[in-house]
Parts: sequence; structure tokens; C-alpha cells
Amino acid sequence: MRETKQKTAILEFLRSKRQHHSAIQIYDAVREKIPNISLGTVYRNLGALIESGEIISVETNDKCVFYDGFIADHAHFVCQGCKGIFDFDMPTGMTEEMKKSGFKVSSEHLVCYGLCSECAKNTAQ
Amino acid sequence: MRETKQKTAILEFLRSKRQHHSAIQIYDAVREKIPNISLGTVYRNLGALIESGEIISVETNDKCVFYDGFIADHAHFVCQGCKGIFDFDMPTGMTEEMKKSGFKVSSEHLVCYGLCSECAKNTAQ
DNA sequence: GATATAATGATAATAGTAATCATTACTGAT
DNA sequence: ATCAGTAATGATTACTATTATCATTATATC
Repeated sequence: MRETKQKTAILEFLRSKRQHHSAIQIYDAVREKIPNISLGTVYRNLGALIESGEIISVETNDKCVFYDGFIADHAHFVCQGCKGIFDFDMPTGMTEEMKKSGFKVSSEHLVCYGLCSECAKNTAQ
Repeated sequence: MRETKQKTAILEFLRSKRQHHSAIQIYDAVREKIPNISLGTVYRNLGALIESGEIISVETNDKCVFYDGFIADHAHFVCQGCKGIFDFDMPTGMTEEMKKSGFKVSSEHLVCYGLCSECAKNTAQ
């Protein structure tokens, strides 16, 4: 995998923001640095970066995919009110049962849905 | 929500098989009973059944969506070898941290990736 | 059974992502 | 530093899964 300014810009953007971004959001952000970057290049690099383990992706219920440059094991919470994505520690001891069955777990994706503290406060009457 | 033979057939199929099926697989299976059912109807009913909580959906890494008529809380394991989907108990005590933060958790989706016992055995040299 | 209307089948439309291909630009050897 | 080989790019087209549209059909209520 060669070093290109497009790939570097995408990775730097994802690492600079502790948030989750869709492919188009990344495209828009990177275009400020590389105005003529192609959306295809963004998708190609996101795929390659996932493949190499430099970023991860989060798929939410409504078929949206978000990319995350923070790769330490963590769970995601999707707020159905404000649509925000929040990080949480991954619960431990989760894969015990699977390992017992002889399964080799290479990654685990935990996404929870509900209301964040703010939205929960506002909907309570 | 009205009772239709299309909806009944979809739900019965999903409940009869303890496996996970994509929309097209469901379409093909139900077409044996209702040959002229439309794929749009399948999608419409799958959406409605998810909405009403009668089935659940599992999104895997490679953008495939599978539907599951077994709705008791459980985690999914996707084998990257044979592409099979396996069920596991959902680990307990998982949402403690989220609840402590004032978050209201309504559902949790845990998908793990790796190799099932069979595929792990075959790839070990 | 007649009526109201939700759901259907057929089709077209959309959105997100992947493939194509000529051109550009990294990288390693000279 | 220059060059050659080739991986990655931008522009575009193609694809696939899903959703919307709409006239027609079938379900539930009276």
C-alpha cells in the first residue's frame, strides 16, 4: 500500500476528530485540503484502511455507515433522539462462551440504541 | 396492521428456520408458496415486522442484512470462513456503564467476527 | 354483502458503493 | 536525480439493495 496525500489526509482527519463520520462527511472535509479528490478515492481508501486495521466502521440500524479513527476496543451507543454516536468501554468477559465453543473471535462490534442522557431528560414529562 | 397471507408466510418462514436469511432468500422461499409475491412486499413486511418487534435484523460487516425470527436477546457470531451466522447468549451486565451515565438503552446489537470451530480447525496447520 | 382503506404487485426511482479506465504520481533501482 | 514500473487517482459509469409510486386487490368493519 503506497503512501498518498489522499490517504494521509483521510486518516489524519479521522484521527483529529473524536467523532464518527460518514463517507460523504469525510469527502467534504478532505475536499477542503484536496479540492479535486474523488468520492471514489475516499471509498477506496476507507476500505483499504479498514482492511489494514487503521480505522474501524460502525453500521447503525438505519443502514448508515460511520468511520472511526479511534481503534481501541470500544462499544458504540446510537441515540435515537439526537442521532449522536457515543463511545463506551467494551464490556469484558464477553467472548468467553464463544471461545469455549472453539470459536476464534477476531473482532466484536457492539452497538446499542436508545436515548442519551440529554434526550432522555427532554422526553421525560 | 392488517393480516395478509404474504405477511403470515414471511413470518412463518422466519420462525420455522433457526437460521438467518437475507431479503432475497426470504423472497425466494416465500415465492414457493405465493409465486407472484413482489420483492417490494417482502421488504415492506420485513420493515413492518421489525417495527412491531416480531423479528430482528442483523447487519454484518460486508453490508449484508439478515433477518431473524428468533427475537430473544442474543448475540451473533459471523464466521469469516464459511459465512455462517451463529447465535450466542448476550453477555449480562453490559449496559451498566451506559445506564450510570443516564442513558436509556432500548436495544443492543452485538456482532462478533472470526472463525467458527469448524473453520478454525481447518485453517490451523 | 357493501364500503372504506390498508396492502399488494409491478415498476420506476434513489442512494450508497463498487468497477472501469486513461492519466498521474509514488517508490525503488540505476 | 532520472527513469521505469506500477499502484493509486479522478471522472465516469455501473451495480445492488432498498424505497417510493400508483393503480389494483383483498381485508376488516358495518
